[in-house]
Amino acid sequence: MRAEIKDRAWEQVADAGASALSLNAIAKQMGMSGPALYRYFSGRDDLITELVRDAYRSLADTVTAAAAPGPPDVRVLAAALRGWALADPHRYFLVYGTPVPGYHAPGEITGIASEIMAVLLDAFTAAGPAEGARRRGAAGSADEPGSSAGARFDAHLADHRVWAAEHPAPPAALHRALSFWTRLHGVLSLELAGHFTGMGFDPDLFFAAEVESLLGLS
Amino acid sequence: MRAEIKDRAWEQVADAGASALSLNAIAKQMGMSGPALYRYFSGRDDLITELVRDAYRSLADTVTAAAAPGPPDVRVLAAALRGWALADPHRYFLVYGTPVPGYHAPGEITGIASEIMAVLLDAFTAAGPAEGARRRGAAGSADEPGSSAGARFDAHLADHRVWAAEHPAPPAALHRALSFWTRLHGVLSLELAGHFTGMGFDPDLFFAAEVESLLGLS
DNA sequence: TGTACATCAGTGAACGCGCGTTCACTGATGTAC
DNA sequence: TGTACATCAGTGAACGCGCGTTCACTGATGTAC
Repeated sequence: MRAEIKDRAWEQVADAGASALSLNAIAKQMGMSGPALYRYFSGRDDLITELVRDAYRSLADTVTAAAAPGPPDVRVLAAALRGWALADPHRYFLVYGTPVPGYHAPGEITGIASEIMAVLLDAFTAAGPAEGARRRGAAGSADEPGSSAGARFDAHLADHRVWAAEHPAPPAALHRALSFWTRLHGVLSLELAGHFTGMGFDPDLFFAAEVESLLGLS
Repeated sequence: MRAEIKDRAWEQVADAGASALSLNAIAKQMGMSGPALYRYFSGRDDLITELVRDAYRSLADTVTAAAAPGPPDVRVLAAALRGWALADPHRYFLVYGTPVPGYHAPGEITGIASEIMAVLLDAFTAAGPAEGARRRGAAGSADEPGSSAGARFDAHLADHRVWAAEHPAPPAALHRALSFWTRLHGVLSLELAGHFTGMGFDPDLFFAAEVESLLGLS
């Protein structure tokens, strides 16, 4: 019953956006009266929070499953992320889209968010230095004048080590995880928002090219 | 007068989101009655369209100004984009955020969107091949088996050449422009949406590192 | 087998709210003679 | 200088709507004796 309500809620999110989600409309669509839903959810915010939580949970599970078997593979992780995003664009936007004003995610949700990041972090830590970095050998130290912005950021990460206790990872792995996350989000969100329409190219090929560029990343 | 209405509208967008924009609330805030606004805008949709148009126009002007003086510089373009985004996050999200369901941008707006892309395209065409590509020499042809995803995408772009007539550009330049756009959008939108909070690193340094990685892009 | 009762999902009316939008209007301003 | 008029920004009432949420209630179901 809660499940059916959530299904209808997703339909509403799909064609009117999260901010237009209405308990009365859901009830009407289910052939029930509005107040009936209060047996299952304590209110509108409760339902929305549930949707957001489920979306995060689903993404975390997807990413975890993609990272699980064998050695971590950037391409597999990327494909899993893309598949998840394309399967339900509105769910993707509920997680990574324009923040809903006034809405603050409860701690449980930020916990799942760091869980996702932890998977990426572990994957890139296990993968070791990237091809590009291996080819180039040790990168220039950030102390040298004229050091690259990438090396400077790595040094910064070493100083302000994120999740130092829970998820120790070399700065380079963290850097790669962040680039993985932001670059793929860039392609996916613009694609899903329809900003590529009318440009005539195949988003799939572009995505593949972006993923490839991540492989050589220091 | 239209200007003041739009100012108030932006304030509303800022702290309640575009979908919560209300003519009555704007009027109340200006000490007027609701219907008074109909002297200046034909309705709510008219006002929203105006806001979106202004946002696109502002971005196009910013990018054009950054590309204008001297030889095009990726770093200057990137800094201009970031500055524009940070100056007003809600404006940024109005352009690149979660699409408003049911809203279709009028032709004028998609025109400004291609204008922005054209500036990037011209800049990267004028800049010529990137450092990385120059160092590597001619990239492998897409016809070879085992060719890279990047080369394959370039070949695809050559076939499905976008804006072939209006803005002729080599596939490599188009590819770089797309990567510029999507990668920077990835960092900016996640940063502005608050997904970096709690991670403890400086988004500015990460942005700089991402920009640098664009310089060596084939 | 039959009766009394508890449980509880769902109803319908109601509250107060704010929305977009229309309509006939007021009343100040400026212009023409 | 004074009068008649046109213009037009803004008002207030009204329309119909849908929203979230509360409340007392019905009425079917299942259980206990």
